[in-house]
Amino acid sequence: MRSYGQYCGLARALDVVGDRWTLLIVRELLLTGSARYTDLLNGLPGIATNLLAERLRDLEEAGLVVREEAPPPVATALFRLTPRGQALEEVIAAFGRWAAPLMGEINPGDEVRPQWYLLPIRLYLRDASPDKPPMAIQLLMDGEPLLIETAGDGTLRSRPGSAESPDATLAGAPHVIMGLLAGRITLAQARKRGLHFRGEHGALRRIARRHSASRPTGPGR
Amino acid sequence: MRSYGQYCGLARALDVVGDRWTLLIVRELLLTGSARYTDLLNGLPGIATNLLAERLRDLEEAGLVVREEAPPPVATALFRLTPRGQALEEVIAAFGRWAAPLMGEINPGDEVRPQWYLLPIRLYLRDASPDKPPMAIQLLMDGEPLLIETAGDGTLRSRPGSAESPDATLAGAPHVIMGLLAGRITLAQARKRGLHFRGEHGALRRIARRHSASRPTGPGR
DNA sequence: CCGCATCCGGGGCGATACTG
DNA sequence: CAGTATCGCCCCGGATGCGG
Repeated sequence: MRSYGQYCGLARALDVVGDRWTLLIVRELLLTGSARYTDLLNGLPGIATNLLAERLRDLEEAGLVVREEAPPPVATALFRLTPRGQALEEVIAAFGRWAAPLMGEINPGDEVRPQWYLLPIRLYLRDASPDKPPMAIQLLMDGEPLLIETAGDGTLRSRPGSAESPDATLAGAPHVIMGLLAGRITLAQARKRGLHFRGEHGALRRIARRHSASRPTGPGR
Repeated sequence: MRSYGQYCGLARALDVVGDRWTLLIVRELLLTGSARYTDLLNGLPGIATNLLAERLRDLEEAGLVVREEAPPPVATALFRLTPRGQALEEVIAAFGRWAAPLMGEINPGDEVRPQWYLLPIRLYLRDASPDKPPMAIQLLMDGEPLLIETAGDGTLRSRPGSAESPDATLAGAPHVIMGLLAGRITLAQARKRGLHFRGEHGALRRIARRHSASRPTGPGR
C-alpha cells in the first residue's frame, strides 16, 4: 500500500494493515491459531486468490505472520501470527465493539462462518463462576463444531473442535446461539427459533457478558 | 467502498470506515472538535480534494459526521463528529498503541502536524496529581500553539490554543517535546536537543504515562 | 488437491486544473 | 474558501492456468 507519509501512529499503523483484506486475514489467523492457505480462502469468502497470496507475503515481510512448513504427514504450509501480529487483537476487538450496533440483522447475501464467532465469544463473554469446576460447551452451527471452555480465571477459551462429553451442547442457527449466549434472548425463545439444547442449564448460566452494560445481570435466561 | 459481505463485526466496521483516508479524517475531527474543509485539507497532507469531499459525504451518510453552517461572521461550513463518530476514538487509540513501536524515527519526507500530538497526549498521558490546583502547559512546536490542561479527575485535556499565563511553556521540536512529556528523555537531554523551557518544573512532573508499562515511575526526569 | 502466478476489465485513488 | 471536473494509473476482483 502506498504510505500516507505522516508521522502519526494511526497513519503508520494503516501503512501496515490498512490494505483491503489485511485485517480480515489477521482475524482468521487469530481464530484458528494457524491455518493453511486453503483454510484462509474458505474463511475469507470473496477474496481473490492472488490477493491472499500477496497479503500473506506483505504480512510476512512486516513481521506479523510466519510461514511454517508442516511435517511430512501433512506436508503443507501453515501460516501463523507472530506476537506482533497477535497484538492486533486489541485493534480488532475495538472494531468489534464499535460494530456491535451494526450487527442487527444478517443481510441477504452476507456470508457467515461459524468460526467468526470464536472471537466475540472470548472477547466479550466471560465465565461468571470461575471457582466452579471447568466445563465445556459444544456449539454446533453449520459446518465445523466449536468448543467453549472455561479457563479457570474467569475468561473463556474458544476453538474449533469437539469434546467427548461436553457439559452442554447447543445446536442451531449462529444468530440464535449467540443471542442466547449473550443473554439477548432466553432459552425458551431460542428453542422457539430452532435451537436444540442438551445438557446442564447451569453450564449456560455461567456464561456472562464481560462488560455487562445494558442488561442487568439477573435471572431471565 | 465495496462491502465485504460478511456477517462479522470487523468486516462490517471496515465496510464503513475501511476506505483509504477515512479513519484519518475521523482523527482530524477528533483533534479539532470541528473543522472547516480547509483545516482538514491542511491536516491531511497528501489527500486529494475530491477524495476529501467524497469521504465527508460518505461519513455524513453513515451518520458519523454532521455538516453545520457557521453563523454569518464566519459563513463557512463546519464538520463535526456525531457521538457515533466520536466512538471511533477507541479504535484509533488501539491503533495508536499498536503503532507505538513503529514511531521510532521520523522518516525523511514524513509530514508532521503539531495537532496530531493532541490525541496521544490525552489518550496516553495523565495528571499524576489530580488533587493539586489546575494547571496548563503551553506547547510551541511549529505552527499553531497547543495547550494541555488538567481536568481535575486525573485526565488531561488538550486542544489547539494559547493560555495567558501557563504554568509552563515548552518550545521545540515535536519529537523532543513528546519524548520529554512521555518521560523517555530528561529535561536536560531535551534542552540539549533544542528545547526551550520556561515555568514551573512541578508542572512537568505532574505529567505521567497512563499505562506506565516499561519504565518504572521514579525520578529521572 | 494445494498454493499460488498470470491475465484482464473496472473502479478507486492521486494529481492537477478549474469554478462559484 | 469549498469544493467539482478530468484524466491516468494502479489496485482490486474474477477467471484461468500450472507446477508440486
